[in-house]
Amino acid sequence: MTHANPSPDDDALLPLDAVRERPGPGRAARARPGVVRAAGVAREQGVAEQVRGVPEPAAELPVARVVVDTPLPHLDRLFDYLVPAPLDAAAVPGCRVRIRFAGKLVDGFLMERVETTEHQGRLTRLERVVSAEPVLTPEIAALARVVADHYAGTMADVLRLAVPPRHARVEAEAVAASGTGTDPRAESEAAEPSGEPGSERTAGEPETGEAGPRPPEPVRERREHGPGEEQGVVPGPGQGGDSEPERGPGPWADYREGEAFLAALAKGGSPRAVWTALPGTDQDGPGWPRAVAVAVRETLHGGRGALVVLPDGKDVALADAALSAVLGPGAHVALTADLGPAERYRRWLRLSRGQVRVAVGTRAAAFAPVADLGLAVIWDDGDDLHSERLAPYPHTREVLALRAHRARAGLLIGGYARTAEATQLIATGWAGPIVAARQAVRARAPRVRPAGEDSELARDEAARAARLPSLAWRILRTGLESGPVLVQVPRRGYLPALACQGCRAPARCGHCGGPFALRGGHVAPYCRWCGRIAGEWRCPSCGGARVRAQVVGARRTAEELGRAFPSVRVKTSGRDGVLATVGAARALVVATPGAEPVPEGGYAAAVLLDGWALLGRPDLRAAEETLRRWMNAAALLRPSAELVVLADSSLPVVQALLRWDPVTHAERELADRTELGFPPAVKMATLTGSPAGVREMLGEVALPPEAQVLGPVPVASPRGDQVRERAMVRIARGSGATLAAALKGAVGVRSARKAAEVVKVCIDPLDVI
DNA sequence: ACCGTGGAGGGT
DNA sequence: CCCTCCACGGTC
Repeated sequence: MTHANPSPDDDALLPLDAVRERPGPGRAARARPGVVRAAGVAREQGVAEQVRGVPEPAAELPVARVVVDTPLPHLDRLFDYLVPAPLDAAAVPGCRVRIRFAGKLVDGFLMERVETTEHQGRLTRLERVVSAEPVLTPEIAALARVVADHYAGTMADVLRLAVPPRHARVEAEAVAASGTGTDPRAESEAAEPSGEPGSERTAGEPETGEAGPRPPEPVRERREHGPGEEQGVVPGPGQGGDSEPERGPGPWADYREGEAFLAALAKGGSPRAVWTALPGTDQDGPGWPRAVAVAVRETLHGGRGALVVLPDGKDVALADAALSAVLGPGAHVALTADLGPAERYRRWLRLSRGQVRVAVGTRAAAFAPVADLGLAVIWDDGDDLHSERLAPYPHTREVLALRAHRARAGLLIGGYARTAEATQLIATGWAGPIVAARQAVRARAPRVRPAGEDSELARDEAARAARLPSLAWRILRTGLESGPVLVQVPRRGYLPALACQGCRAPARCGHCGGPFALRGGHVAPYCRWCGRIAGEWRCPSCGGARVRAQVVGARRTAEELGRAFPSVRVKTSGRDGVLATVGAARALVVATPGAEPVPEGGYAAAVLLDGWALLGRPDLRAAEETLRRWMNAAALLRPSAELVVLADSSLPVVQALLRWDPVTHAERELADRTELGFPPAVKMATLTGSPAGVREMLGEVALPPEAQVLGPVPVASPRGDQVRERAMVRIARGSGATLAAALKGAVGVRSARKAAEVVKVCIDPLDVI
């Protein structure tokens, strides 16, 4: 930073009231290096003017363009403020400011300093520069803008996700550390051209002001400036040489396109790939974390930074460990929610200041300020944790795709299974596939055996009680002779959905199409959306009149399983209390999907009990999601270990698991959705709110003529009693930007008009029925 | 959201 | 002739 020992009462950090009390020449002399000005005199005058309430503006670039932190959609643009001379040095692009907006003091980010304003009328002055730390880099600012546009949201909402809250003490301590050299990593920073990240970084950044998001093109061209030209390859301490003796392809040797992908990263290219990872867990754990780390290493070798985003803390821990092993200590930072605000901000600052070039973390890390990004990785893009739950509900895959495209970085979408969305990226030619040879798949995949509903139950009394087929019981018992075994059970708290007894088609409400459920005590099923009781229900596909519950009580299954194997330790892992790992000792591990502990040396066997629950869900993604959860569990088995899935082998999804062929399944899924006009083949948006609000908005929104409106239909309300409805808007993929703009426009007009009924807009919603 | 403006209405 | 209250529209 600019000075060695900034104190909390640095004038740049304080409101002018405080400055007024202590106007000292010593303070005023601390100007930003590189901006030469005769500050002393002007500044003293400025302070004097302050006392009379008329600010003396900064001599150069006196206008600050500010993005204001307001939730109001119609105010989603930049506002101009006057930079008072005393704040001149601190008011750097990307810094946090406080401004008076509509009479209230609010937060904002200073986007740029300019000479003049378009605004007619007087400019208000910046009230305060919160800190001169340039936390909003031009790249992230531009990314937040395009993400907001893509999701019909506001830039301020996206920035709340992208930039962590400030922690003043951490900001100060880190400055002191890197300035005094007490930070063990400070030496690597000394190699950088400048101690001030803000000014240095802007040079290589893509233009921030370009119009709209470009459609992705299948480019694989080289970057304009070759690798290592500007800054040289700056390896972190401990990285390169000593800890990594040779740079082989490692796990990528198993994939046909693997080495080409690595080579493209190393020479500064922008390869984009959907990677279908090999299953199997052995002494070294699952293979994917190391593969990710090697791809990151190649990117660093090409002189650029990298970013890895994973669905949950368990996967972050795996990737974190692999990065430490491959890159050496201190070459990356891990960003997760459980760090607490101080440590999170501390690590985030190391990235933002260019002291570290690699970040790994959960979904908010998609916005981490990795400088000169060369590779973005998302693991398991089908996991709904990648979908942000705060407005405007961006998805990690989409954010990283937009970001990689803009930064001309590589993108790696990895997983055991494959989403229809990733398949679509391949279909359009924007990304290429990375798959292993069939022979390698056969060598690593488990041996899967289906046990349909009609299969024989175990003869053992306890196993019968747990509804275990004899095949499953035998395989678990055999597995338990050599190590831990896994039982995947449906998620706790899953409301049992109902299906036709005859053909197992999900039973839906005749009124609104919602799913039926059974409530404790009630005999008749009721609709979970509109609450109607299913009186005279008839299955639309086979005419049957009887329904069956899809789920056997989950927790009970776990308890009963324990009784079926009395001499074995039972460990559970689920929503509350996720177990990250289990040892190699014999144990029966009962886990819900996504919470399966990673076993040392791999599971010896597994049974997937939740097939009916997963497949019976009234959801567009039911089959894809089922295969994803099955494969994520099955990949934790030792190569060729035995696995039983309780589902009918005639189902395509069971076949895909048997053959370990997620690619064909995903291609078929995409083809089906294309035929039905479902996402990702088409663009979807939902409008949710009160019936009046949704109808009003549908009447106002200037939709393109080819847009198709479905509904509105009643939906379950989060807060019980009030009635809510949801409408869907469907349009061709290519018109996504037009649709988003139209919806944003309508939302803005409504908010400007202070329409009483707030309507929530969601683009690319996950829960399309 | 919140503030400032200005029109209408009633009181001075 | 002025004051106040509420509705409406802008927010640098």
